[in-house]
Amino acid sequence: MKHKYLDNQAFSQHIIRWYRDNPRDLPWRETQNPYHIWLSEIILQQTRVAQGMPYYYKFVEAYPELKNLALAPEEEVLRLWQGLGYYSRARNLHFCAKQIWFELDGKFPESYAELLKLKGVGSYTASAISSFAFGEAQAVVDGNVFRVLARIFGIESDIATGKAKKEFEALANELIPKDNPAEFNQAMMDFGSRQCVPKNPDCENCPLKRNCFAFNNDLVQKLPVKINKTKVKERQIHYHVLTCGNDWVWKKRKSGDIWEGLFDFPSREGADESLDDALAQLNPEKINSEGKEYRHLLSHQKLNVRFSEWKLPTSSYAKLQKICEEQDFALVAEEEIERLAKPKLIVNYLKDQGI
DNA sequence: AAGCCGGGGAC
DNA sequence: GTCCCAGGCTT
Repeated sequence: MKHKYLDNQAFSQHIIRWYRDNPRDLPWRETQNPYHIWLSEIILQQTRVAQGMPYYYKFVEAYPELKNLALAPEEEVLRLWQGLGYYSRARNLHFCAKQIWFELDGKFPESYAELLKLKGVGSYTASAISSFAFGEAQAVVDGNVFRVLARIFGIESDIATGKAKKEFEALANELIPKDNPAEFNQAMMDFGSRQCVPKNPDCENCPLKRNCFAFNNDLVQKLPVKINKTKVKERQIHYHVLTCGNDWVWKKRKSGDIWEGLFDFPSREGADESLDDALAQLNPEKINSEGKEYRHLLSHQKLNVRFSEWKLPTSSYAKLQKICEEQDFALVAEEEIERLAKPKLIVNYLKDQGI
């Protein structure tokens, strides 16, 4: 693709020059260890650097080498991931660590094509690891790169479509200097996150303003084009918080819904009364009949949540055990609760309970 | 192609 | 409230 303001080489030189004056100081840039870089890239998927940073430190400390992660129990990995969201990332991370350790002889994949085969590694992440750890000239295209290229080159394609993704990847791969791919990739992302920001960028002080199509055509606020259809669904969840002596009743969430693999409480949505029937057998004492109300906002769902708390007599313990077995509930002593990986909503609830 | 998957920060 | 974040998988 030709550009009326800028040729490919001039563009990459401008971007890299800017980057050398304005680099972000990020810990995963100080290493070429592919395992650490992979860890950082998975953590940073759809996640701001500031939000992911503490998790990167936690994981590197808990699992300094791939072997440590491969040999860790999944429950522990999910517990470390607690609060970061998109929990499939953590399950895939653990799956891949085991796969690399046990099936690939502990040898981390070294090429874009091989990296792309890993669960949870798509074109962005494969490009990032292959360029940063192995010097391969594969251009990353993340949200920052979409924005920078759309504005500088005046591309009006809807970045939500697969066609546009291919278009941007082709352009980025044309622009990336083969002798310095890693620095170019870092530069593009830093430029997007610090200079060419989504809202109200400081274009007057941008070194590329003379060469920016969007700036010169008053399109900065319009580009990149993204047809967004985020439908937010409302949802009512009624949790039953059951305790018997020192034990709490928990439920590990199944696939096909949010928070797969994480622990919350037995719950019902809608008119299902089966849980209430089982509960009636246990002679519960209601702690509160109305239940505590919580509102929890997620990207795609608004959750209206009620917690009803029940205290069961210890004389019902045997019956409770039987029900837990039938219903696939877990009985967990209070001091073990901290080890369970829980959705943020449940963490907040427990905090209010002083747990 | 569209839907789904979390949580948080900026505005 | 809306939009976006160092995206990827499933249907």
